[in-house]
Amino acid sequence: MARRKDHTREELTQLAIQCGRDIVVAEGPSALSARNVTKLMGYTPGTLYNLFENIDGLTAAINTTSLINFAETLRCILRDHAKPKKRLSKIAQAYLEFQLREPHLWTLLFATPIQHDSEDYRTAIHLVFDQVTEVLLPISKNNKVARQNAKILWSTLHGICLLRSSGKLDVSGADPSEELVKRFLNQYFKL
Amino acid sequence: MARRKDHTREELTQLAIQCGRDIVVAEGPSALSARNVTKLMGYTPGTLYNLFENIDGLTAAINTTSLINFAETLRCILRDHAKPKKRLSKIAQAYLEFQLREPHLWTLLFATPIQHDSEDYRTAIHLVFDQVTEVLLPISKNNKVARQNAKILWSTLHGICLLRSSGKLDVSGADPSEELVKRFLNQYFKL
DNA sequence: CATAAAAATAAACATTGTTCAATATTATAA
DNA sequence: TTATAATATTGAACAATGTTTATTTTTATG
Repeated sequence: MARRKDHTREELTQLAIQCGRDIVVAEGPSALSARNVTKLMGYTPGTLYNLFENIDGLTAAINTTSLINFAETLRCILRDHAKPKKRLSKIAQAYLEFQLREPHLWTLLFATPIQHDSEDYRTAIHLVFDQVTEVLLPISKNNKVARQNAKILWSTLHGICLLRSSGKLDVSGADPSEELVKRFLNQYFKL
Repeated sequence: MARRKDHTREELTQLAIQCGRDIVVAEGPSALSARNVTKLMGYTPGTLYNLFENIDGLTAAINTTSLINFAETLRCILRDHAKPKKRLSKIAQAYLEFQLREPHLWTLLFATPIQHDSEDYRTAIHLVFDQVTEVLLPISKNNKVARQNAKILWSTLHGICLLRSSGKLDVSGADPSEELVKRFLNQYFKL
């Protein structure tokens, strides 16, 4: 029952990523199983293993597209060349909004432990991270400090969103994450 | 084959937690299965479900003990009543060391998504968190700010350790987490 | 001592990831 | 066109997971 003319290998890969993404968006990371994905594709489980080494490979591919999309969002936001501190604030806001708009994709990307480490994935990470570093460069002493500031900013946003998603410490209640982020930016970057 | 005299229900629960903990320490969170734990206990899988609602209940119980232990570590460290900023620095160091000494327990506690939300667990969280807040009180404007600072500190430490454990962004290489934490403390808390 | 209560087991079920021989389809060559 | 090689896809199987439940074994009680 092979259908080599239905899709090229590349099309099939993209179909798997798209279907996997749709499943995660609709039902969350726990629904991302080989059988669910291939069923939605109109194929059988074995096919997935022609496209990816294992299920983590698919997860990494979905996360890569999330990162690419987020990098594109950042690029649009930062196109206007506002003042560095204003741009910094927009980056933080974009991160918070990503979690709000697509909580399941955010969870898959940032709150699900994956060991898979493809070149594409690392490239996508830098697509985001390098933009953050660039924005921080004007308000940092030098390149190294800008890079470290980017890591600290990223870690803090990350941690705050994790607190929010886990519901621990009543973050969303007593102290909304927006307020925490604002306080951090004000205090750390003298925003 | 009941052995009600071997262990009371409470002893059995503690045995399960101890065995589960040992497995996590030795083989990591992925080895924490009902069959593994009960085998080590000398019982069969069904027994676990007399003690906990499900496997996440055991995970939460193990995490609760980790939190209690960490809270005790903090209490010892903070007993000397050093200057607030010195104490703050020690808290951060203790967090980093916890991840270094027991990476698997740290992963189970902070990098594994669990929904289980028992009262014991929340209490244990506050056992740690309230100490952090208390240390921050002298160097914060008021109670609310101290609480928010505690959340920000916690989020940042958390995020930096996640970066380190995921191996993303070459944290351990170019920028050791100790250096990132130091920079954060200096900049944010004027340490 | 008989009976009720409780604890522990064994077996089963559904669902995972993953592998692989068999099959179906397409491309290639004679 | 036809035979053959290459490839894509399947279906079935395997092991391991969480979880449930009827049954058995042990203990407590009247």
